[in-house]
Amino acid sequence: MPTTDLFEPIASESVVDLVTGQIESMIIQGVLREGMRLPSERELSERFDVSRPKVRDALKRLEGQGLVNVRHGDGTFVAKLTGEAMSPALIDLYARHGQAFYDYLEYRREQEAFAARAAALRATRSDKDAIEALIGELDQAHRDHDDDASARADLKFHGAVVNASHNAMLIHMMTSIYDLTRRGLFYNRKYLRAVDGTGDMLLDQHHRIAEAVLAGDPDRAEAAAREHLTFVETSFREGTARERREDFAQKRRIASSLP
Amino acid sequence: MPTTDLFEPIASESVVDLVTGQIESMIIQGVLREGMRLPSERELSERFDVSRPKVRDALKRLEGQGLVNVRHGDGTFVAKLTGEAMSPALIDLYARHGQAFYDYLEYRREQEAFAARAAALRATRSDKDAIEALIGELDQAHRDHDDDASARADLKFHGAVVNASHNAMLIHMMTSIYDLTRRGLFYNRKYLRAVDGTGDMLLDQHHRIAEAVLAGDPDRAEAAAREHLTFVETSFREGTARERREDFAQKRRIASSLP
DNA sequence: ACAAGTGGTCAATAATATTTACCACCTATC
DNA sequence: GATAGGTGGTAAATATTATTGACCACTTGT
Repeated sequence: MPTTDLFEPIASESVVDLVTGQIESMIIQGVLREGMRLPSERELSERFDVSRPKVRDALKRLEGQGLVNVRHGDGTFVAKLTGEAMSPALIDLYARHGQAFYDYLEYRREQEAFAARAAALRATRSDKDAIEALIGELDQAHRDHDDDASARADLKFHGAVVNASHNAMLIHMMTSIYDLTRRGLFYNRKYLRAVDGTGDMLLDQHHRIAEAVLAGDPDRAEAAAREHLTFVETSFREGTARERREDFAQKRRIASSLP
Repeated sequence: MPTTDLFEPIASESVVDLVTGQIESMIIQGVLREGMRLPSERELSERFDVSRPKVRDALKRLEGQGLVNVRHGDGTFVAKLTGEAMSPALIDLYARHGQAFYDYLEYRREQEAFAARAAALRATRSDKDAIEALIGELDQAHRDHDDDASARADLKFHGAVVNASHNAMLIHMMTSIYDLTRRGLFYNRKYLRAVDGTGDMLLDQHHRIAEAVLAGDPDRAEAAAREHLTFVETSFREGTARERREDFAQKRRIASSLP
């Protein structure tokens, strides 16, 4: 392997790339919300300190992505982004922004802690039956070493816990979130594998959530749910950090074996 | 405050900026070590996929920073960067790269855990007297609310623990690190304040390291040292994450108060 | 002494961005 | 309904940055 392979090709970002990137981040962060009118092109040009044609190019790109609507003679508005399920534009946006993924996990942890606590207090007999059945599915998928079945049962299990909370708003919101997760837009299972190779820890965590809900213990249920999502988040951080270290370590090894 | 203040001026990076940035990172990460010969300008140009004059401009900038030596007709070499104390070029480089700071903390945590364990086993009477005296200085600075005195006593205390390890190499290396830290190049005290407002927790941690060393308990000494540096690292992460959230929250507040 | 590598310089050209001017649409006001 | 002042839309001329290509000077190895 030649020495030059230690270096990565340079990837310059154009002015249009940078402007669209910033506006996208502001949409993700909720600073720009749907229906809001953006400042005029002339104002943005001045504030960004780039030329107006370049601001136009960026806005055209954002319009192409479905994130804004540009109206001749009127202005530029943030598009309608959410509905029963997130708009494809917003889905794509979240998927392309790494920090958004961690926001998603943090959001999920808060919602599922809320759900687990409420479920422990409110679960009906049929809710509990559904939760037990899904734990059975998780066990079976684990024994079969069936990752796809595990992933599907995982989301169904979390959905059952949310359903048992009997909070209509929470159920509604989380159904959308689980739909998106089901489409594989938000996580990469390989990171989980890096930390919990066989899935034993994940399964154990699911069991503890279920047991606490079935036992009607809100404190344990909330704690178990938080621990589970914290574990998932930590796994991802470790997974990405490890990849970065491995990349550097590999380069160091190559570099140190040079004459 | 006008709406446009929600947006940040665009800061494009030139090809030269990107090339120098990558080479700097590789020096920091130890992929490029002092004395190593870089690939030729022509090879770098090909690998980076930028023009040769631009590679030259970047190498000229790095030479100006003291990071590389360019020899006409011979090649480009990574400069001598370390000595008894790090070269000014490397100091400046570490200070300008955020991730390097966390590497510094991680490095320090490992070295000080090592030092605390060895000190607990090997501290002599005079070592222990020095450690006790410095804990006294820390206490006095805390009572006086004297941040500068606290910072100075902090480094003297850690230096005394390292000295008590009686590992010459470790002492030598950490003396350089403490010299650099003393120059204020590696941390920003305001982040510590954000998490531990009055410094009580920090003082308590110092006490626990000292007590374990004086008691000759290597396990407790190592654990206390790790906990201390983990606390410092967490404080910094929280501090920077909070600043970022505050910035976004402020922008959201401004945005939401718009008509 | 020579060849083949290296770095050093620079003019011509290409790509990207900016400046400037003008046109068309929309909305509010009179 | 007319008008003014805002908005977005288009494009040519110019400026800036980067690339291409060629050639020169230095260093090292044979």
